[in-house]
Amino acid sequence: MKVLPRSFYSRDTVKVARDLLGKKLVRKIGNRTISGIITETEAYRYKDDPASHAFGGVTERNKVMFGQVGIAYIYFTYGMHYCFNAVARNSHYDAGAVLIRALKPELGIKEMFKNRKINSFNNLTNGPAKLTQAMRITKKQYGEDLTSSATLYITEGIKIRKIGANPRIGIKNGADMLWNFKIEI
DNA sequence: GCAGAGATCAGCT
DNA sequence: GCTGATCTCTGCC
Repeated sequence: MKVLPRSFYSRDTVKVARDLLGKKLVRKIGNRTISGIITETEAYRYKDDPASHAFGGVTERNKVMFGQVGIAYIYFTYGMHYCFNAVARNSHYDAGAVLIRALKPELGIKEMFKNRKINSFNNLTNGPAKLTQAMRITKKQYGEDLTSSATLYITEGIKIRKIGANPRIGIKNGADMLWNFKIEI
């Protein structure tokens, strides 16, 4: 399956968020492969988006949002959780990223159960911090290049039907923008 | 089935 | 010192 090129990520952040639905997130650990179809995303932009981490300018945590597109932005939150984003924006913006909120597990489901230490299939990767745990994504993958990495990347996926647009989850400011996107499989 | 507490870090006031 | 792009476990409001 073809890895998404850099040009895929150098378009408007909201457009990239929609287009990532149905694509495949792949993670290699040793000789094992873990993968899943992306089923929910959220766009976070820059100065026009008060909910974005980049809104207030560069910090130690968010600096890759201002760097090259197609890079993994992973942040630590609530003292225990990691969330995974792909840096994406067009030339009108200096920062932007797409949060991957949910996956449909494909390969390596056994590994995911092990990583998550649970037994219910439904709770495997249906939340941003759940999928990072299932795929063993941590700060070590911060700044990884998704277009050239051998251990963490995104490829072409499946054809999708209808996309649902909703307010983003867990934010106060910017809740009027419908930048949460979802598909049913 | 749903509300509330707890975990405990980076960034802001 | 408080808040959050969260999840899990507990107890019944």
